[in-house]
Amino acid sequence: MRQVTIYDIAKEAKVSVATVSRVLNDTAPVKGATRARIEELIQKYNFQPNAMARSLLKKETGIIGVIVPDLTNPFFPEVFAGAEQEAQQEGHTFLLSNSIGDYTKESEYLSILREKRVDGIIFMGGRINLKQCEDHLVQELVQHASVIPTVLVNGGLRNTDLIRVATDEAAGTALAVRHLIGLGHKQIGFIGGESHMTTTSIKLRAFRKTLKDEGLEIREEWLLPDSFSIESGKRQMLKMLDMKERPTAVFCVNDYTAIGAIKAVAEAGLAVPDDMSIVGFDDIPLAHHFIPELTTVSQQAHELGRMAVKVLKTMMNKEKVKKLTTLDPQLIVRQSTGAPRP
Amino acid sequence: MRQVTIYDIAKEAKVSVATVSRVLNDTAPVKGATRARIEELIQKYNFQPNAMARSLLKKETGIIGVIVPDLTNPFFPEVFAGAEQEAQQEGHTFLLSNSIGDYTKESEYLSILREKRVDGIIFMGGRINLKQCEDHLVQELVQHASVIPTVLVNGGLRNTDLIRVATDEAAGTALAVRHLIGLGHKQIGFIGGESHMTTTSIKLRAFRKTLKDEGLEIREEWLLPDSFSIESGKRQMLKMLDMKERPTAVFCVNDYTAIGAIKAVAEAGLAVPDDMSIVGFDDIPLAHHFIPELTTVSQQAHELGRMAVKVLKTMMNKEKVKKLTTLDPQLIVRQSTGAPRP
DNA sequence: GGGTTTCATGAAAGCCTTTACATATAATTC
DNA sequence: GAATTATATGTAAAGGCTTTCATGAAACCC
Repeated sequence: MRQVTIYDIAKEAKVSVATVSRVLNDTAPVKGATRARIEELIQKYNFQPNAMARSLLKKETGIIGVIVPDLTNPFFPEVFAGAEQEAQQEGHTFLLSNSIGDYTKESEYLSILREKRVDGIIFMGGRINLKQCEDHLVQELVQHASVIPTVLVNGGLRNTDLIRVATDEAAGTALAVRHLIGLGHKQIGFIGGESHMTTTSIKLRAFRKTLKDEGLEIREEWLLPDSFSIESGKRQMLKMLDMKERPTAVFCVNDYTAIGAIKAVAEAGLAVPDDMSIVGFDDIPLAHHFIPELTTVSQQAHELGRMAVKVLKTMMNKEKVKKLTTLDPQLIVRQSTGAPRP
Repeated sequence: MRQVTIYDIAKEAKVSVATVSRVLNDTAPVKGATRARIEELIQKYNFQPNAMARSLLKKETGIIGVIVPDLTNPFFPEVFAGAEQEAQQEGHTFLLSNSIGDYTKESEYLSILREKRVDGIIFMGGRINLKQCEDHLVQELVQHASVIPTVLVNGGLRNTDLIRVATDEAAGTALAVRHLIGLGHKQIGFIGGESHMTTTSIKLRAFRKTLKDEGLEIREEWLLPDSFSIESGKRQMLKMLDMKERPTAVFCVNDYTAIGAIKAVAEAGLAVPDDMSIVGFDDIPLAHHFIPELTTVSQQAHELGRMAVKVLKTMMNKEKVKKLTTLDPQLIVRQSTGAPRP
């Protein structure tokens, strides 16, 4: 059975479609009696205007496209929730896709978003070093961005000037590393992160810089990027524990890898933080429920999401926006870090 | 600057729009030279057909609407990922919303989905006992479902015969409780879950039944529903630890509450599982990385998502589907359960 | 009471595709 | 070579809504 249209309503109410449209959108005065008659019919048939027809005309869909690398990492749902909250008022809705770091998928999805004429795009977590990626995805993204307002969340792409909202990850990294140094650590390792991701390279660079600034030695063999999963944290910590000389503390690119690292230490019969201090990044909800509670750097995920939408909204209104909006990270000291054994 | 349309392409290629449409959709033969000319222009202008115009005509959008109660609970992203994987081939895309258990929001969102003419709806986690909810949301959902293929994931709604895909949560609960009993526990508590949610009432009922079947006493004061958060697990376990007579094991409605419960036990200076055995539900990725590793019941979240989409697809093809597709839960014994102290 | 506003409504165009039908051309048949 | 069939393309309607412009009726002014 066909869905009822504005025509059906108009016909039965013995008015023109224009009038029905007017009561639907409250866009011009309609006489009380007429309005009542129409509203009743709308009720009766449970009529809902076809958003596509409307969008076709108005050139706006009320949809924001979101691309996240991995929804399975609790950081992203948190950002998403923030975005959703901010978008709520305007009645915006989200088309969500998990790219799982697959750049073909990202690219395809970007196409779909464009076909669907979304009002804006939020793109989280950018790649950087992969050559094929640079050539392709970036170009594509930039091209799309020229048509659809786009904001990059955490992770710039080289040689582009896309609008960005980001935590100052370098500052956050420095915060964490300085915290370790402050506790007396002199031998500090780095774990996790795919090396072609922007977030990893930013953190790694900041890590090196902080160590250098503080006059500490950088041991290349203690720099162990991998991926963002718990498993990778575990794997790399295991590797580290196997070394004959090992650090007394590690910085992990995110909380998931930190948890993995802690797990590895625990399984080896060692103690966190006594034998190994571990600091994470993100402050996912679990961080302060893990045992031991995780020292970490908060990115204010929720706020990040809100801000992304806020920026997007001003772009959609064709107002001017800053190229980069930065959120300040915060060090949250809990139980997974402490002074090294003397 | 206006987006380029099929007209612009047709004009510049000196053909009719029909021909352009034909090369776009490969729906009828087009002469090589013409096709080449058109394709070149498409390339040149980076033309992308307007999905709305198309959908308006074809009456399908390629969009599946998803409503989850809380994306922040790792179980749901997992289900979502499964759904996404299954939907991939057909190029379906997801409009996602977090309802946060707010039934007004669910209801509004349902409306939006309908306006947007999504091809199908996946609704996760149903309410049950709330009176206002019954009266309203359910009615609405049923009404929508008569127009748009809808599948309920884990959680029926009373008095409806909506199509469902669900883990056999009762069986899962029994599995877990029997496991505890098998270890020698005779005093078993129940923690977590909002009592008006279907999932809670199913589990609670199965919990009672299993205890009864095994000839154990049901102590009402050890039945502590609350919510699904880590905090609620912690809170209720704290309460339990304060009782002068307390159980030796608890069943938690999900892994998040189980983690909270473990945390509470640990902070009280007691040991899991020696002083308290704890079993969770869901088997979120973290379950086997938590310390101690969590004994839990796997719902095969990923599979659940896939199945939901699979069922939805057959509904969209207007084929017949079973009213209820059940997935079998699996008990996964890890470290958080053990024999009670003698 | 004639002229000017205001209010309520209708007619029709436009948004961008797809597709049924029609037409023109080319290829095939006997 | 006339008749048939296949191939390539065009014309125009349809899909469901919003909105501009026009019109008729009612209210106001002096």
